[in-house]
Amino acid sequence: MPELPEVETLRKYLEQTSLYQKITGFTAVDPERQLTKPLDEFREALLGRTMEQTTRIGKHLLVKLDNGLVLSLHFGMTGNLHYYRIPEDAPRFERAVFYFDSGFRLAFADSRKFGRLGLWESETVYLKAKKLGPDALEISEETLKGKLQNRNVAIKTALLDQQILAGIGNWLVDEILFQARINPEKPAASLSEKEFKQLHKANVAVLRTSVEKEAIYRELPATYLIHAREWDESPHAGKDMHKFCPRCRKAILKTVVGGRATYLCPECQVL
DNA sequence: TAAAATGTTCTCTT
DNA sequence: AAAGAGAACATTTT
Repeated sequence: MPELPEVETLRKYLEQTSLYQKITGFTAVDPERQLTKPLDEFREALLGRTMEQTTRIGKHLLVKLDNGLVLSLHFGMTGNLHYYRIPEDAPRFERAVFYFDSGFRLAFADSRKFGRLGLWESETVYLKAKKLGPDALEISEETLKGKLQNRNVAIKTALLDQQILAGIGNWLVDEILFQARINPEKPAASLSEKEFKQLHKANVAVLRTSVEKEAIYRELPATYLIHAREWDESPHAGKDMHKFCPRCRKAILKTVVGGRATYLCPECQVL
């Protein structure tokens, strides 16, 4: 689920469903693991309050309450939101629930339990605590280059480092590098001037397009590498069709970089 | 059925 | 201090 485009989609979802309603209850299945503070503190801060405003930084969703406190939601690998009214509509793997005076509820569902909810004095405090770099949709080419040119790790690993820039995950990083025609294993510091430029351009293009499509990846352009990932069964692709490079038709290679599954075109992304 | 999975964080070493 | 490597976390899905 949650790389930058998914979280941006969830942000809009929360904004369209849950703002300006009084919170009348809050539950968490496993407070110790899921919450940054004890459940009583969450309830004390939340009950009687309303959600007023949302922000997203990288893969983090922040919700400002009418008492000035900031609620943080991080979705881990499988986190999701679901707004509903009747209990039968509760999502599978519901892990935490906000109850509103309207009778509706906002559920935080999360099968793999890596998601976290936090409560903070301000957005600034949160960003500092998480040491997040600039949002991947906001970062300038100069800043990106400045942060990458002294790193010796593989460019893929660097782009996944949320302290360098926040929001890119393991699916989109492969897409960005494919579009920029850069091999994922190339040391970040060894990128040429031209490659930094291509990288920044691809980053913006891929993220913007994915946000536009509301993170429904099967709707991304046919020129995208992402359709080669095994899970994709886009009908227009015709099953195995996209196991080949949409640009040069060479077979897409699956490897491991920085411990993560990595897809690339060996022809278009030479080391 | 064993393996792999969108993410972060901690430990250990350099 | 800081970078990098690798394991750990928990569970579902294929």
